[in-house]
Amino acid sequence: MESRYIPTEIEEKWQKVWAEQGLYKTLEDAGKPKFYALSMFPYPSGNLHMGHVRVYTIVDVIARVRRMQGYRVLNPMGWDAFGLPAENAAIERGIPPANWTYQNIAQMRQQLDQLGISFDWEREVTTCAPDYYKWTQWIFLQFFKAGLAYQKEATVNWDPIDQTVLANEQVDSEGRSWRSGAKVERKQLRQWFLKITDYAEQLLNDLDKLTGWPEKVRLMQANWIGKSTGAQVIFRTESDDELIVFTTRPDTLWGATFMVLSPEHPLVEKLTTPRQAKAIKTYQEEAAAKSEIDRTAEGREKTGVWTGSYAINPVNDEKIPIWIADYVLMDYGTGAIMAVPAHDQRDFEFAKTFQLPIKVVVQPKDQTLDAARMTEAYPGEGVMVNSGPLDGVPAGKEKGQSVEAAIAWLEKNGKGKGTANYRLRDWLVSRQRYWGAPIPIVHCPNCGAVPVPDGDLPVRLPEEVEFSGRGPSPLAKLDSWINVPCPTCGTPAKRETDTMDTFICSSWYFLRYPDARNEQQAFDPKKTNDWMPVDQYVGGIEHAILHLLYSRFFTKVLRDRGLLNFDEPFERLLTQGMVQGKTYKNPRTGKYVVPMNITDINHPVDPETGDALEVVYEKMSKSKYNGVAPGDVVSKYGADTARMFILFKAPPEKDLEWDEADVEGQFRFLNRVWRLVTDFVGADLPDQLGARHSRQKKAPSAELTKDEKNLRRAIHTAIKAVTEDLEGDYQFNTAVSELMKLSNALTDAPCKDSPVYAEGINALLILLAPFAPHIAEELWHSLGHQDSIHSQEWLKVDPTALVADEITLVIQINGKTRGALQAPAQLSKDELEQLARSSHVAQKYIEGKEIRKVIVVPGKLVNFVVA
RNA sequence: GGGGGCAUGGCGGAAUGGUAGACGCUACGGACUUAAAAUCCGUUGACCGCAAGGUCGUGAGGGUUCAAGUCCCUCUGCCCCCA
Repeated sequence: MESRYIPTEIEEKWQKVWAEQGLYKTLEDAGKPKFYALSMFPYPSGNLHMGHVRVYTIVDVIARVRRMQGYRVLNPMGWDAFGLPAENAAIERGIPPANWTYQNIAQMRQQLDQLGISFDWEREVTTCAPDYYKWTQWIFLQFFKAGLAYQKEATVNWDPIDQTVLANEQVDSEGRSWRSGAKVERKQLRQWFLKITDYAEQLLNDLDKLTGWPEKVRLMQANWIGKSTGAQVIFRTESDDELIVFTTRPDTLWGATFMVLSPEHPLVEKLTTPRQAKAIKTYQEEAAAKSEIDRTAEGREKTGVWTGSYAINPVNDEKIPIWIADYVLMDYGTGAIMAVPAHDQRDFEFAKTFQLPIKVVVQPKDQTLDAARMTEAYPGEGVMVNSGPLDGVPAGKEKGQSVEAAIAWLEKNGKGKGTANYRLRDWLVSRQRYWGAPIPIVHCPNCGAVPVPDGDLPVRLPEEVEFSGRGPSPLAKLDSWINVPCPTCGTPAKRETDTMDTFICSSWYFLRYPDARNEQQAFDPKKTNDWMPVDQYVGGIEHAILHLLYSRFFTKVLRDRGLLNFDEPFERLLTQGMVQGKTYKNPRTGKYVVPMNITDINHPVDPETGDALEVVYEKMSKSKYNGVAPGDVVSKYGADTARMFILFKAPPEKDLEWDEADVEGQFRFLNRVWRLVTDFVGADLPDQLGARHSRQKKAPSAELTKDEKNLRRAIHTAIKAVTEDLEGDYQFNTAVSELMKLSNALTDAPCKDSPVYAEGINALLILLAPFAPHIAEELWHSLGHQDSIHSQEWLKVDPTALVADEITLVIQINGKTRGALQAPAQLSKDELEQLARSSHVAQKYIEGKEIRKVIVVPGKLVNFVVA
């Protein structure tokens, strides 16, 4: 048999066969252990990019290996299909969002199919399909019924020209609307929230269970949740209102010389004296226009206004003035702080700006602080002073130190209590947009917010809608859709016109795959509990915080609703790196140059200015002219080469530089495998299959020639290495290099007519199958097999084959390698030392010297320590 | 500012504390060819040497150890997250 490797011919053929045979249908066979392999589902932009190819290839290899290892594998795929781009397409091109989305899905699915990914398409989910968002709505109502979904006023980005709410990503870095260019205003609107803060503690604590997650991601989540411990302290105003503050340093209460409220604090109006009213009002208006980052950035000049009122410090009954300032945020803590300028930098700057008193309550050991002479706050250690009952206590958060003592004092005197505060805020899920899952609530003048009864779900998105991009959401303009009777009392009522944040749709999709076609339930808990948790989740690091945190939150809530029996959705997480393209950049102008316009690619010069260009790798994007289309690569080299390249070029969690020369390298490798196998088949040995099977009788190593033994060791070393690389940390790059070594060993093997050689060919194909599924299948069949290579059992290592008769013994003198020699493998430590001692190398260095010590590492080296 | 990570040939990257640079790319030399492509063989960390061989070498400096890319400390540079 003599034929050339033409990937396009074999790839389509096998993709068809596999689909017809249903090779990747999920097995529900309870006798096998389950393995749930999941890639983060994509937004259907219409175009597959290399980042997609990378994730799906990674997950595909894992899924294929697990199948061969005897697991029943669930490897599903779906679409995160709601979101802004579809609405933009509708506005710009007049295509209904649904049409645009479904067109894109069809296109991407076809591109995906070309890659030979073993998805079980029968479980496809599409978040914008009514049979999916019906259950998103149902789950929202589960939250509502649990008291975890509620409404409150919140700030939104408001475009005053288009009269519409904008998503954060529609506001540019200068705070202008992407469409109208108008300066975006901040406006208060009644919005829906999910009470994720109720789960803050669990979400934080359970991070410890996620041992299969990158440490980095766990840290990012912990920081995001941002727990700080301290105390709530009750201050009273002169008019006897309660002002509760949260502080991490209750021990410094005796040093509090003023209070600061957020400009939005509800008590501000009451506390403001007539004389201060105008200044306060102006300040509130200014603060409202500022972004949070503007307000809280460190080092920024402190601004604020006195309300004219005083509060009583609960620990010493001192009168302290109440100010408002924008650096205090309403939705962090209680929106009010006590200010201790001597020991907090921001309070210190504020006190200096407005000439407020500074009182030292912590004295460091090595110096004496004098409030009048301080130039910055002292946040360090020391001993409490001027603090009544705390005087003399060492300052700090440790056991037996001042914070603990302060909390005890507060609790004993009824002035406060120890508590924790979280940076995490409740999740704002309202979107004033069309292309999302409608929030299934009816607002009734009598009953308030009433859930749509389960039987009436889904609340469908009306399809006849006009898009202008101006004014309120298209839903809010549809009277026929909005006006409905109240489900409870029948009174004319109005539908909620907000839709849900798309993160809600993606916070539970992994629960749907085990039971994707269920029309009666979001999922059958029996099936979902069987498949979950996801054994291996793979996706981009950009989802390290929000998507993963929300999914964990949903899992815990549904568990508490009795629907799930596990705490965490994703057992192991792999965050894959970016795919970067070769980019030509003019270092002087910062502009990117189209590679096609460069005359001499080895000495790239800007065709317009003549500047020498910088060659760098950056994330692929249109504006940088550095993108490579997956389709082009597949038609030129085939999907197998693309997969091999992506897996080989870099470890999965690192960024990957797309390099055509390396792609060619992989193509060459697959060609070598092709030739290796076709030559083997062409050699026309008696009964190819027989030759293959003969190794299964396990030829005893003693009867093998030296060449055969060496080859067999190479074969089983490869089996061992590839298997190990696919467990634990996934090291596809080294796994591929092991395949290359095996291929090289076979090429160089002198014993091509031996059954061991047949065993090697067989092993190479089986090990290659998960990585390059098409060529492996084609060559497998060329050997005469009728069944699919992907249904074969994964190979087991024969430990006897790994044992070498000879080892390389390294000779070291004082830890420096001076030479090496071949030695029988079974020698004892003493024998090894004797052998080493008598070697030429050793003789040369130890002659006439005193040997102080000899270290023998069996199988490795002998180290002589000489004077 | 706080937290985390990374640093190895011309390049991507390998190395349970035990021969640094596996595997691949690039480059160079050779074979085959009328020629080229493809393929195959060889060389490819630096320096010295005809060679045998030797010296140096994993961002910089120090330490632990018989032995350090790997462990510890200090520093520099880059990247990420939070502010």
